[in-house]
Amino acid sequence: MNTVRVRFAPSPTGGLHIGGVRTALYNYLFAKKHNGTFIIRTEDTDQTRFVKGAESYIFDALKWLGITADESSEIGGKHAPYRQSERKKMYKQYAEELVEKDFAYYAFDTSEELEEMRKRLEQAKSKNPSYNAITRSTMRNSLTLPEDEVKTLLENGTPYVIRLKMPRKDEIRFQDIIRGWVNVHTATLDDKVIMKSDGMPTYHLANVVDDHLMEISHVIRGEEWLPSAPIHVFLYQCFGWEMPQFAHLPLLLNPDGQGKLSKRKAAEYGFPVFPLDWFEQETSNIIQGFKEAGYLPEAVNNFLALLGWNAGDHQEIFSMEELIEKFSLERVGKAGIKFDINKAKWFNQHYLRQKSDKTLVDYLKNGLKTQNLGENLSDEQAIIICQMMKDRATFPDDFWKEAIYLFKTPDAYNEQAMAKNWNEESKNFVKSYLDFLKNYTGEWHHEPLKHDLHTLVEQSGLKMGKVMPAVRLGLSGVSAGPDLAMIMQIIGKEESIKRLESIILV
RNA sequence: GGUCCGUUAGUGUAGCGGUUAUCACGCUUCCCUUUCACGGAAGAGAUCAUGGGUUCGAUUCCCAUACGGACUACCA
Repeated sequence: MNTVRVRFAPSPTGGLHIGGVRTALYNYLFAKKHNGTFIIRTEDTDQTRFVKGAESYIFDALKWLGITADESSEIGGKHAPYRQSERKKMYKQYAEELVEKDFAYYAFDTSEELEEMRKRLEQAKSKNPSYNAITRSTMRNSLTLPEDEVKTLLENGTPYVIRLKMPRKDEIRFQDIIRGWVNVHTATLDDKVIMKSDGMPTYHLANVVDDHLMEISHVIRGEEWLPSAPIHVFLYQCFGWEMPQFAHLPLLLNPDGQGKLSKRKAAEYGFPVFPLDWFEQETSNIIQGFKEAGYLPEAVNNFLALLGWNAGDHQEIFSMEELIEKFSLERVGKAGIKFDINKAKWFNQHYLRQKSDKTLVDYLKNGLKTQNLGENLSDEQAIIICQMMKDRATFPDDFWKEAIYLFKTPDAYNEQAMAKNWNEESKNFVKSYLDFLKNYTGEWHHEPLKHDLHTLVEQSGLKMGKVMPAVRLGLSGVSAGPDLAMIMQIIGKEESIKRLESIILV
């Protein structure tokens, strides 16, 4: 009874949302912390919303983050299958069991009839216009129809659903690990469909049956499920099954706090919501993922873990191992969390700086390849560049993006910087420096270059701040960047001279 | 509308009856640099949503109000 078994239960209806990733992460951390089992169960009972590729996308995304399942449709397990569509046959008997126990009933109402009922109730200004303990007596179901008519209807293959017979006056109480006791009156609940006319169970039934069959000990899911949790509790009671413990996670909200984190708002604020690139069939658009945007998996995990949870001290940097060690549901907050991508960037920068030179060099080289630049960049050279750029990079691409002038001659000069720093005085200095460089015979290395440049400036009687920006502009086209002598060392003598010759012509 | 859940600086948070209300991101200033970044130092920023209680004493406990969010399908 002490074994922890948790599940992440996504439905493959599109790209996995980052909020879903966090739910998966929390489940994973909780399982690992307690030496338990982490299960991924595919909830694909809605055949109309099935999206091709979505399931494998979910697995790929979670694998990228190191959130791997112990049991899933991909790797199997002792409770296979883990795809609800493949468990279809199992649910019916449970629904029938409920009908037999008088906890559920057959309903034959057509969608038109349901629509009519809804209208009628709305006109009557009903407080709770739903199919419930009161209204079911006016509908066509096995509770109102004569027994033989129900039998005939069933035998004739008339489409029907099975609805849960929610008691009229009762109270459902359960304890949520995060929220404490939650009470709901059954009068406010409706007779939920548990078996659809296509023979598939709805989420409510499938979820409870599978959680029971798969011996799930803790149900950790988003707060959007809190309102339906009483239905699930009721279902457990009807079956006479032991209930798992519940933990409803606070939701990830848009940066402006308006609603739960949405694809639309994320695009508006300029950050991803999907872990990996997602190809959206309806629009034929590729929506950029965290990975492709340059986020490191350890940064995403760390960032996500802290969205609603903290260790109680002020530690912010956690490896996956530390998260597993420290995580607890009791320390998950209750309030919704506004998504702040700035913090994610900070984590990214932190983890980027921990990378080995080799990894950094790979980032640089791969990035340059996409730009058809730096074909003959040596590893030696690449390491120097990476170390130089390391402290000013947030994303792997910054290694080449922020130092693009090291790989190609600038085709323009930053206008503002030119206006501020380019004048007769600085131009004359660049000219004299050019003469110096042309006659330079020393080692083309940043140390002597820097030394000589400094003495030259001193001899000229000019201020560093007056002339250096001009040299920098000539060399890089921009006014900010790493040490000038380093830039010259990397681009070489010939190119340095060429660039300075160009700017003089401006 | 109904039901449920929430509310500490711009954001994420600590706090678990007595604190100058913690830390981090972001922001500002200064130092370091030829510049940017890094690093270092300092700083601004919170009537702890509001109003009532309980208490010698409430950010902490209770109630109400306001505001926000979720749900309200034969979707999950």
